[in-house]
Amino acid sequence: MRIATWNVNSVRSRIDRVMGVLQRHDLDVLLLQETKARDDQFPALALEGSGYEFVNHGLNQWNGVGIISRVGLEDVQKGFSDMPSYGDPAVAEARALGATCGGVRVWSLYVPNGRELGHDHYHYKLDWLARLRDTAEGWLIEDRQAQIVLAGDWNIAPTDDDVWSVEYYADKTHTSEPERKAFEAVVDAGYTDLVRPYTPGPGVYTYWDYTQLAFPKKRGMRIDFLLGSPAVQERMKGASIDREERKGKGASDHAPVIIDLTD
DNA sequence: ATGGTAGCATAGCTA
Repeated sequence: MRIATWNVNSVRSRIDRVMGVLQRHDLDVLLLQETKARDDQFPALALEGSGYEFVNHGLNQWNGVGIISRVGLEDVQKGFSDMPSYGDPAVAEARALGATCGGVRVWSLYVPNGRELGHDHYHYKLDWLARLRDTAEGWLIEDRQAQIVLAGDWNIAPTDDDVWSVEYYADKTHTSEPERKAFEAVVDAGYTDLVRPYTPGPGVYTYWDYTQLAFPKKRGMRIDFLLGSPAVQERMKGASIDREERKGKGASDHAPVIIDLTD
């Protein structure tokens, strides 16, 4: 069983690349972030007859998370309990979407960016991650054997190996100690990085800024992760980052990250 | 010194 996560940066503008990624990696499940589409705007037509079904959770032109699956989409859940919100409470932010696909509980997550150290959005990010940790810890307390994958754009580079320049990010979000602690707290709750053992760093990234030729200059960050519960860890066969997908005209600024599980 | 690029509510915000 193959599961991937990808910050697609608009599913409508990149639906051809989405179909290509599904095919090229023979994916069973693709977790999308920044779909930038309301549920009624998701490009359903392109998936018709493909054997894949989808669900989207998007309420405005920003953010939005989606799941595409060919092994069914059961118990779909939009958001999790007591999720902190930011800004106008009427415009809820779609940052978490869960479903059970082929017996694995998958979550497509788009962690708040944080914007600037000390910004209201930064505190929202930390609160949001703490809430996620508590919720995800609860799932494992309820069932130690649960197969759970927490995947998406975490907007955190957990170690210095995960950024092209420690100095560049010293006064920016994504590498601060509170953010790294918040990420580690999810790991400590029982969810480990499924991909890193197969793609050791330093210099292994999943995101490169669109500006200033960041990709050809190899100036990236590793911020997209699939974390797995113990039962999923036991099924791991392999993992990869599809750096090729970042190349060429019309690429997302993020690369897909893929895990391969035993059947 | 506040650009550089890309996306969508095609104007100014978010990333």
